[in-house]
Amino acid sequence: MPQDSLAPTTGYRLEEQVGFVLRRAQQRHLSIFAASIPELTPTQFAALAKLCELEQASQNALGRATAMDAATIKGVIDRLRVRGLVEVRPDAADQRRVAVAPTAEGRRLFDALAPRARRITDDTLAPLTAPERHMFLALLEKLA
Amino acid sequence: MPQDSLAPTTGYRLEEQVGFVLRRAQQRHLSIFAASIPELTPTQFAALAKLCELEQASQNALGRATAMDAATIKGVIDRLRVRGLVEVRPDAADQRRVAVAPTAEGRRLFDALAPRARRITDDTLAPLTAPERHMFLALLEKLA
DNA sequence: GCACCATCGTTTGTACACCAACAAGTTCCG
DNA sequence: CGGAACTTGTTGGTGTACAAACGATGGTGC
Repeated sequence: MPQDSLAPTTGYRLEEQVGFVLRRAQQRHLSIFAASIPELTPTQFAALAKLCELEQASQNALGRATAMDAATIKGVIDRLRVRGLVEVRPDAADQRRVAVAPTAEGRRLFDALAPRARRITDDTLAPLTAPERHMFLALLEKLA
Repeated sequence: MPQDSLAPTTGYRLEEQVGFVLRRAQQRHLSIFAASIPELTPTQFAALAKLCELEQASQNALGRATAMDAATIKGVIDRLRVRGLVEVRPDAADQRRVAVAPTAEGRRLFDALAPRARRITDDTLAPLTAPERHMFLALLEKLA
């Protein structure tokens, strides 16, 4: 190995791959979230937030609105339900569906947490200047 | 509700939060990865790639190099070991450590997959122009 | 009507991801 | 030397995330 740079034949650099950096950025964000809002996971908060906005939704519809798999949203709703934050009842019009809605306590918690949640976006973007943040969000949106 | 825009008192918009967009971007990336490299998960590939670069590492050291928890890297190594892609032996100098190294087959697979892996970064960034990609990667790096 | 197909929710299985607690080994320091 | 502090790997538990298969229901077209 005469050279400084190893990387045998391929020259593949893990650190330069989007996926790897994306994953580390998310790790940092999740850690910020957990520190700011220990009451709920980011996923649970997203589901509760969307539900408070929609007032009411079927389980799968809520999953689509929050970019969650049917199997994933089920677990999330279950945990929110056990904690008394959302309520579930059969849909009269369509017997396949269950209608999910936030409870009064769920709304209260969301209202209390929303300011903190908005702050988390700022904290996550803290390493960037204001114009950089807008640029970053615009580009990220294109990738999502 | 006289207005079009609901969002009761808070005006919280899930779609504008970094965490949510970040998560969707990652989802898209993971789906591209799985389509391009069905043989391994992104995490497994990252571990194998780093191991091929380092030639050899302790389990925890490899975890740090790939931004994985000790508990996480254990499972990843286990699965790679079962598939004959990496090898594990006790470290003579430090009896706590296990030395992990890629097998010949692990190296072969990595060499075969590396070009595809590099392409995944391009595919993920496809919605962006060349200058946008550099800008995005630079900003993302700051957040990671 | 009725077969066909889509949708809804559920279950099972695999794979991260992280926390907390633990035992065994190593290092540091007085 | 000898004990405190740290590191290494392991385990158990919780929580996403997705694929695949399933039963039940709903809609569609003939």
